[in-house]
Amino acid sequence: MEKIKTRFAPSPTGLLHIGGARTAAFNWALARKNRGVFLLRIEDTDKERSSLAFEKAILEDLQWLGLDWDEGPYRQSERLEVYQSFFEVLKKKNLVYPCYCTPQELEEERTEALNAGKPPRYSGKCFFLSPEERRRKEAEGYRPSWRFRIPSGSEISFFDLVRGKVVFHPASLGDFIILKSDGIPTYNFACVVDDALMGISHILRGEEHLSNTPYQILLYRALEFPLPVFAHLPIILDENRAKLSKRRGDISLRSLRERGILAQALFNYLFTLGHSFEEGKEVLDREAIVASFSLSRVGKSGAIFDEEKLRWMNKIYLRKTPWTTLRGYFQQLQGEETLEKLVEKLGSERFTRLWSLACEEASDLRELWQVFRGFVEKSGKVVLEAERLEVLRFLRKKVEQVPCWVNEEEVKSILRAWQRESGVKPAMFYKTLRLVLIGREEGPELHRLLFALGREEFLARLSDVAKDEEV
RNA sequence: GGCCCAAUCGAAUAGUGGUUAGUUCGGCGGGCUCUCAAUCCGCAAGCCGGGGUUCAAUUCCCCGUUGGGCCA
Repeated sequence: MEKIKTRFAPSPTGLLHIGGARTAAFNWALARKNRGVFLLRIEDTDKERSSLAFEKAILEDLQWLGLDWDEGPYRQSERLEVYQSFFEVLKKKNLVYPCYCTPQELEEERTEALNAGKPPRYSGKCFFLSPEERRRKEAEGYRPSWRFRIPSGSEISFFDLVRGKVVFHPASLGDFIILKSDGIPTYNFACVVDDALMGISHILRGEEHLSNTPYQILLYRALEFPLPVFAHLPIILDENRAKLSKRRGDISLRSLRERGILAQALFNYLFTLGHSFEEGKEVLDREAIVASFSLSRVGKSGAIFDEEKLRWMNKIYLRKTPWTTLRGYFQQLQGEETLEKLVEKLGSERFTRLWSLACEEASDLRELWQVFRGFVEKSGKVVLEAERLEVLRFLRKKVEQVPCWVNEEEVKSILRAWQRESGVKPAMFYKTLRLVLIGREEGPELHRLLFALGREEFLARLSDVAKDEEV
């Protein structure tokens, strides 16, 4: 089989979101699975809306997700002369013509057509301009845009690897602009030239590009480029079934990451949108995902991004990510300093025990941090009513008698013995203890918490609260 | 408006010309627990509608409906 080459070609007009990331991930996976090449291209011909800051952010987000590219990033803005030269080819072949219509005129035509109940397609009127008329327009100072003339003729069809055969009729297509009046190529033109020149074999992209494909195929033919394989991925919608918008910050990778989602979890989750693995398997590591990825397992219908499910998956990954790796994430999230100080203060053994307790409770990095701090820091003033004060007094007396403990099991039996001896109901007894320790009634199992904290810390917290309560 | 695409529990999906239509998230109910979480067990919940084709349609075909995309 020919070498597979895929690409991701974002335009830097906003932050990378779930949809773009999914497209990138699928392209990446297809390349990796087939030992092919994954290429990155920045489609920044729209000077108004593109920015270097977005470009940088997108590259960072891709790296964060672990989507490494083998080639690029190329920038379309740096390849304008390439497009120009292929434009000359089309011009020589007489396949394009100048269009002097102003945006206003086009807009009028458009609304007119719409009002008349007709499709708002370009009429092609500039095609019929005589050489004199063109000269006059030029003399008047009009800079033309250039349109590709749709050839009349047979249907344009292609075999989409996801959708099967897709057919368009030339009559339903309008002459489309390939070069704007400022000499900048349009999306369809630049995209075709680049994909062909860069040797892209498989074009995986969102289904919103399906309708662009016939125009592009026309260009492939006109320029005598070999046709790549197309595969249009089902669209991803938000919870209201609306198209994901770059204006929505909360579905950007940036935001997900800031909210404590792990790259591994998101990466995995992306492959459950529009793609499925063997029955019952959803949580797979990177290697397994690459190995099992297949275009034949890509679905056709749109999918809704379900953050709840992402968070569920994130929790799974949080639990299996070793602490040393998590430490790295925290460095990025809020600077390592605080964390290092805590390790020092607690000692690494105690730190690790408490940390893993927190890991079991949290479903994202942010929560993990909160929960962990809750374990470590002195909680605010706890108010205890009479019955709880009794428990507190009892505990203080008892713990004096226990010199040390060596494991969770031992703590468990000590606790049980105390509870029985105290005569206080289990719920009251244990919840009071937890209140004293971490300032809340629910949380990890007490014997684990107590063991992780250590006897000394237990004593310290008891007396802290006792002092507050003036017991 | 034209063209194109899609349609299975609330969500993601599997699957099939004859199945008790499977799985995961979520929901609900229970077990375990002092509690939350985790975990285990169980329950509810779905083939968009109408016509064909066929002995038989959720599955194939057509139409409609709905959603989406492009024409910007």
